[in-house]
Amino acid sequence: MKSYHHGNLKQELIDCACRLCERDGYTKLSIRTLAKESGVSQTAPYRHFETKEALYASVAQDGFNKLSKAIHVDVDKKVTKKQIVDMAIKYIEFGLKNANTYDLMFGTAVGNFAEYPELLESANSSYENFRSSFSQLANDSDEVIAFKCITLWSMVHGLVGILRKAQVVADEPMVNPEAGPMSSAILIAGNLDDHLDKVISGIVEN
Amino acid sequence: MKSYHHGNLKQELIDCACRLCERDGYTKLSIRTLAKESGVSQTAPYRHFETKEALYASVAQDGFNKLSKAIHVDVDKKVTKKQIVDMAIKYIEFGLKNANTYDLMFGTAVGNFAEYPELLESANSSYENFRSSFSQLANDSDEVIAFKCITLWSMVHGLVGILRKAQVVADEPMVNPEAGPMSSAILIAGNLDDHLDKVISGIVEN
DNA sequence: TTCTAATGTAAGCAGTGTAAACATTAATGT
DNA sequence: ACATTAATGTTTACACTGCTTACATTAGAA
Repeated sequence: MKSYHHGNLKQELIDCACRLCERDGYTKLSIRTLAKESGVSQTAPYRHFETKEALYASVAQDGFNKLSKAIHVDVDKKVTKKQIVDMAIKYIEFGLKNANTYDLMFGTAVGNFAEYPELLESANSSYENFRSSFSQLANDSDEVIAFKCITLWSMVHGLVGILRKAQVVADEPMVNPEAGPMSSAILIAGNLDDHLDKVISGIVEN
Repeated sequence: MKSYHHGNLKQELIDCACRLCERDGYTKLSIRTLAKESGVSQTAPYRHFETKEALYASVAQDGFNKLSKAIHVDVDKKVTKKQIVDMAIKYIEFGLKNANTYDLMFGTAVGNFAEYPELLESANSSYENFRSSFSQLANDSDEVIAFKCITLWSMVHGLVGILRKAQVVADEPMVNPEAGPMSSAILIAGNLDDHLDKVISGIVEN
């Protein structure tokens, strides 16, 4: 005999939403199926999420938390360029492996992070990984650090987007540099380490 | 007395869809309102677009065509670094000014470009702007050109994404580098020219 | 123990994508 | 010129969606 109250519905909804969003893309997620999956009435989720966007915000927040874990490097000791390259690789891998969640984190499904303070904090905390790493790498001013951060971040963020398009379009991993952007992107995916090492060197040796 | 046949429905639907997508975001676009706007029954659009995704594909294609025009530089003469910086700026401006269309072009709403050959061609043709410019800049191999293209492309693409997030979150253009990624991004938006000049120099002088 | 706030349910509205059957007209072949 | 066919538009309907409102149950504070 199950009780009237679920007891842990909110967290179960979030977990379930994370799973379904990542598997099928957030577009396919409906509150009704989510409720059914948790064995609860169709409108029950609205007691915990005012709108669907609020649910998306929770999934995105979870994504940022996972991202932080994925790219974290120990900043007690001095940071090396290699560590930053590693961080970039981890970031890109995260974006490619959790593509659907990544959409939620950086797309427009959640319009204004400021409406979801916990999400905003998780997002900023992800950024902090870049900032603290760069601040341990050299004796730069805050401005220069911010500059380097944004440069690297937009670089890896852009690569995630481009590489994903490539994966969708290309049918085999063969490369012909004349065949357009998609195969060129794959060319880079094969040598991601070299690519990043080059570009990051350019950023670091400002 | 209006005739049973519209005469130019397909193009009118595309034009109208482009307008509405850019104004309200593609999420808000419904085939029914689109049909109503064109004074036609709600299922008429299906004679011209098998699915909603096919309609999105047309809007995205139009976006790539506009992007190509926006970033085009004359490649008859030799290309200078300044011209490439200009191209990057034009690209970013396009992405920011046509943000909703940009989502359609680079998001997941249109899953597989290969299913829409015209879209694929327009997308590749946009890329060709980068390729031909870099090929006139120096005497590089195809591989190096591709490398530089993707580096620049992912850079500007990433910047569009990051700057947009910043614009959404920040309430004023003030900047405090300690205040997280969003204000840092705005810091760069103010000095976009310098920023790009620096980074592109790093790419060009490979 | 009573009262209230939190959490669940039931029913229903307005809107969606799209399929199926039918109507009208433009294009085409003889 | 006329019959046939393909293209294009309409009607109706289904299954689904986010979300609102009114009501039911129960956990925890007074």
